[in-house]
Amino acid sequence: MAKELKDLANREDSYSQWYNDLVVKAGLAEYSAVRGCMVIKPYGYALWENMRDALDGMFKATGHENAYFPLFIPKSFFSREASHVEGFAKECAVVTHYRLMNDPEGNGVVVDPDARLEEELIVRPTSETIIWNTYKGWIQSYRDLPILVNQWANVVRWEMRTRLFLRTAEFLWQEGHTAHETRQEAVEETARMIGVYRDFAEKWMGVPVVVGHKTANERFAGAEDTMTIEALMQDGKALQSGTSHFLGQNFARAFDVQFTNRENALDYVWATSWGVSTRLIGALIMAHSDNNGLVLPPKLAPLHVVLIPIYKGDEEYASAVARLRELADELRARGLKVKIDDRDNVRSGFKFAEYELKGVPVRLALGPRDMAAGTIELARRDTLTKEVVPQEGLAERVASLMDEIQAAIFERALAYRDDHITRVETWDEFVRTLDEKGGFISAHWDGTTETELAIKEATKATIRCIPLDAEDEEGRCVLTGNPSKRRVLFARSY
RNA sequence: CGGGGUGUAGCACAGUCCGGUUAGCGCGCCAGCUUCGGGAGUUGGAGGUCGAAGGUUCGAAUCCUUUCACCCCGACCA
Repeated sequence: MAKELKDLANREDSYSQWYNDLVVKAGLAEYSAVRGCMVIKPYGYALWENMRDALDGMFKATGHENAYFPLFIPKSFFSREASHVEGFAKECAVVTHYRLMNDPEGNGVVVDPDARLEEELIVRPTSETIIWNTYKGWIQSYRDLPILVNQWANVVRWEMRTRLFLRTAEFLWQEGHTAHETRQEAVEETARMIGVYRDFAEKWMGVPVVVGHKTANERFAGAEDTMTIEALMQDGKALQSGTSHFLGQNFARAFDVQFTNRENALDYVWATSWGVSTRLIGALIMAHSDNNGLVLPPKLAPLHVVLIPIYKGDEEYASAVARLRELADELRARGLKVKIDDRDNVRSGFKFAEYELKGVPVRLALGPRDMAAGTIELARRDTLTKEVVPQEGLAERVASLMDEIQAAIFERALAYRDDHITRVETWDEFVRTLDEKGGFISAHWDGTTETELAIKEATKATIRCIPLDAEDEEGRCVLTGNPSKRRVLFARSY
């Protein structure tokens, strides 16, 4: 399998094919019978559960609670906020009927034409509308605020073209929806949650991100401001990995959510929404994987350590497995997730390759030589290095190695990312860098949507964000030469 | 929705142009033996309405008509 991946990696135009093969062969996910929809297999789902648990803990720690809202949204709700409809209208699945019947012609089952819904239901592409319709009933006074609610859910966006994890017709995500008394408080919440996402991406996933604001053109439909974390994939394309929106009073006005403030006056509620999805798994894969397969960060890996017996004959097999069981218990006692692969119908070399493909951080192999010497072979997935170490003190060594690997893969991704932020001054440089090197391009932009679209038209590069840490710097727009006050980050993206 | 392509065993494919024994290869699967410190070797075996429907023909995976599905490239997008 790794051999197949290598062959693919050697072909210049096939990164996406390589990615797709990796996702499938590593057992994370595959396409389903339903066009554009993905089956997340147990290994992929275990990864998602780990991500979900970590994020959920971070949400709770920032005062949020979970709730659940309906999958279906009445069409009329949708049309309440003008730019919101416009943004999502083209990709909505719509429920028009509620009943099937036996085909009078005898051709199986057909939609019962008499069962047409009076009002069509939209399968949620995001839940702002149904949630704000609900919040209207929850909020009367400033004493009812803030509302800090998150929901874990699936949403449907009927995309034309799909890619496993990155863009599927249905995907899993979380969406936080908060309501606040003041603009200031909502703006702070927006920034706080993008900070949570940055911490999660960097500390848990080991994926460095740039935090910034979206341009007006790239903003969420219905938001006043959209903050984003942008990650860089190993093929030089950017991936929007999480967003946090300051919604102003747009949804409160659309759904008439007013409250009595401290001055006994009626005011509209201030809102935010923020979300990350199973797309993060795509980010994880494309940020760290190599030609041998996945490289998973220990803090999220479904399995930390795999133990493999090396043997000739039943006797060696039995003694190696018995010793591995003892070692596995010691590792588990350190909180590590451990598996002994004692299958005797595949050879050890096959197992080595298989766990590399799956990205298991550490592999331990125990053979007759080790049994005699009291040693064991320890292999690191991230560096593909092996060393023979004493069995004595193994658990402690492996436990600390997890931290080392977690740090190492972040550092490696960070070095790659930093090496792929290129400052350019001229249009010529801009185009050449984009084609030859890829990655983020830090350049001046005159601040107009017109220029932004012209650049996209010419190069397919978009403004990923206006970075939070962008310094004030007088310059000239890379396309128009008009004055600019700071640099923005451009990239081709997923 | 535009442009291209593909449907043959669980997977990946050859055969189709130019119709002709019982439809083939590799991987995988099942059984046996030998192996086992980096993706094993060998022997035997199972598995197909050749996407579907109709037509031409003595004879169709192959030719004709219709139809369905999927993939890739664009537009759209977390």
